[in-house]
Amino acid sequence: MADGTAMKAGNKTIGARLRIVLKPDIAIGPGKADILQGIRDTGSIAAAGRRMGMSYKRAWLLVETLNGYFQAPLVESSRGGRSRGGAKLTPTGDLVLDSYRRMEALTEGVVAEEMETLRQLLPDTAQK
Amino acid sequence: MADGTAMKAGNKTIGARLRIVLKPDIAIGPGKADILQGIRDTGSIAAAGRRMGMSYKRAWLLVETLNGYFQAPLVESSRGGRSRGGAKLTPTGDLVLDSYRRMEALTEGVVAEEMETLRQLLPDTAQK
DNA sequence: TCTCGATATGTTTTACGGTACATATTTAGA
DNA sequence: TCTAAATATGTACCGTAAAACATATCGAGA
Repeated sequence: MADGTAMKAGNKTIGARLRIVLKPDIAIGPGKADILQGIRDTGSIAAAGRRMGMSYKRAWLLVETLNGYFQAPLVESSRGGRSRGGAKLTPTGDLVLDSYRRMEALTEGVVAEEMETLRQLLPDTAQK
Repeated sequence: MADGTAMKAGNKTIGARLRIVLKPDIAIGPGKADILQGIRDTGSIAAAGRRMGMSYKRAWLLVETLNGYFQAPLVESSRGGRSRGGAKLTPTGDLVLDSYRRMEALTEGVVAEEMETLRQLLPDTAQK
């Protein structure tokens, strides 16, 4: 990456990263969750992608994948028109995102103490 | 891969996958945990690697990385001799592995219900 | 009817992770 | 002193995921 914005993720912020495997090859992790979040926040796949330093192509591909996972699509998109097109979460999309965030929070909570113990074993230089 | 044994992992078994980021670029996930587990079970890096369909080189590299993370190494290895060499977990190694497994279990528990809800949204064909 | 910003895809190129392969080293015991 | 199996590394190669690049399409409103 050019700047220090986006990175492979998964190794940035301290904490627990959760990946939910619903079925073989059907999984949701931080990446897909963030895309959904970005679409909810910005109202567009492109903006969501930009926000997380990801090409539109890739963002769109993730959305495509997500939409294929469930019975109903998670993201609804439109082209042209007044708003020049855009995308938003469907009720199912909202549900899935909220559910993931909830699991994330629960996990974070249940893991915090144990993590602190492990952090104690790190070299002093990297301690905090 | 040639056969269907080892794969990228992370998308196989249904459930929650946990990655613990202790510091930027210092993280433990299913892969490193499994290596530690394998060494504990088999007494050798090579055997551990074989068991999970991973090249010795890669397995060794992971161990190298893990040993560099903490104040004390997690894996202690020896070469030659009666046993023809081998490797085993240090007390710290045992600690870290146990801790990770504990967090995994806790996470699995706290996430189960929400996961079931999400699974309900999958297409019938992929339902169960 | 022209515009503009976003969606929707296809194609090419590049970067990187990982495997494959090769070799050196270690050391108790036969 | 030769062996055997595992550790310890280096290097070359390759397949794939992601980026880069290129278009095409859409459609309300100016």
